[in-house]
This record gives sequence, C-alpha cells and structure tokens, in this order.
Amino acid sequence: MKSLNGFDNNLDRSFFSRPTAVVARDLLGQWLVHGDLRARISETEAYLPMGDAAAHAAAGLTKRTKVIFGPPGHAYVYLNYGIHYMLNIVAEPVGTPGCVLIRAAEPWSGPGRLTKAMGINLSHYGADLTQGPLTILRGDAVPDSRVAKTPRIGIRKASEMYLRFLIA
DNA sequence: GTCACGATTTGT
DNA sequence: CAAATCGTGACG
Repeated sequence: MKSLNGFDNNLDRSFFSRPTAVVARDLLGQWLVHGDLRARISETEAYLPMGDAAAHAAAGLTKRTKVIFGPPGHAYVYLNYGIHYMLNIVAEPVGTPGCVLIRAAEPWSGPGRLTKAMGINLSHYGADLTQGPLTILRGDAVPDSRVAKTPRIGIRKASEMYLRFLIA
C-alpha cells in the first residue's frame, strides 16, 4: 500500500508516538526525503516534554510551539539567529510536547546547512511527515554499538543532559 | 510598542 | 572571537 508520495516504507505515526529520546535515537539511519532529495540522518537531538529547560516547549503552548503539542510525525520548523531554519520532528502522543532536532544527514553537516541544502523553510511548519513531499523513509537500523550519546550542542540550559545521538 | 536573546555558520 | 539578522516571548 503506497502512500500519497509514492513511497511504501515511510515511517508511520506510531514510530513518532513514542518517548522523544527513543525517537531521536531510532531516527539515526533513516532517510530524510524532500522531493527528489534524500539524505541519511546521522545526528539528532531530543528536546523533552518535561524537565528540559532547553526545550522550546518549556515556555508552554504558544503560537510558535503549538505544533509541538499536536500529533506526532509533524514538522516543527523555526528560524534560528534570524538566519538558519531548524528542522524538528514532533514526537510523543498528542498533548505531550516532545520534538527531535535533525542536526545532520549525510552528506550535510549542521542543522542550518541541512535545511538550506534540502530547501526546507518556514513553509514546512506543521507539515505531516507521514505523507507529502517531505517525509522520512525507513532505512537500515543502526546498532547500539555504533550510536554515540553526548550533551546537546549550542544550548545554555540543561547542557548536562545527554540527549544528542549520532552515528559513530 | 520595545527589547533582549538564540537548538548556527562563517569569516577575521 | 565577532558579525549577520529576525521572529518570538516577556514586559509595560
């Protein structure tokens, strides 16, 4: 059964409707697809629903964070430093505001360079990644032995939490 | 309305 | 190390 975008192995809603850190870890090795462009996700960061001062959702439900409180599998995109678009994927069930920042996908390093290279911008805010031109395809699973965990990059709050996942 | 700030990148 | 550049959230 193919999806609207023609692919038959997209990650479905249930994949994203799990604990944020688990989704972040399991997103490694999957394919980020935008139209004809595709890139293998190699680095992610989890921003938790609770007890995470660095998460935008910690500020509560606002116009900007609205999508993070919605159904999983949707895109949370925002402009950072007035220059770079950051792509996040909403995790957890509706009402639980967790999201995963896609920090890099081969061959691109850096969240800002990735979105620029793949043409992702604010128009993708709220887009459903389980269907449509912007989506995630299932790739080969990355074994724990190849997954590294470190503190997240570029944040000032909660910098001691190990919520950054990358392929070693 | 005004203001400080930031999940980055690039160049000096 | 500092600049670029602007939407958001806090405050009045």
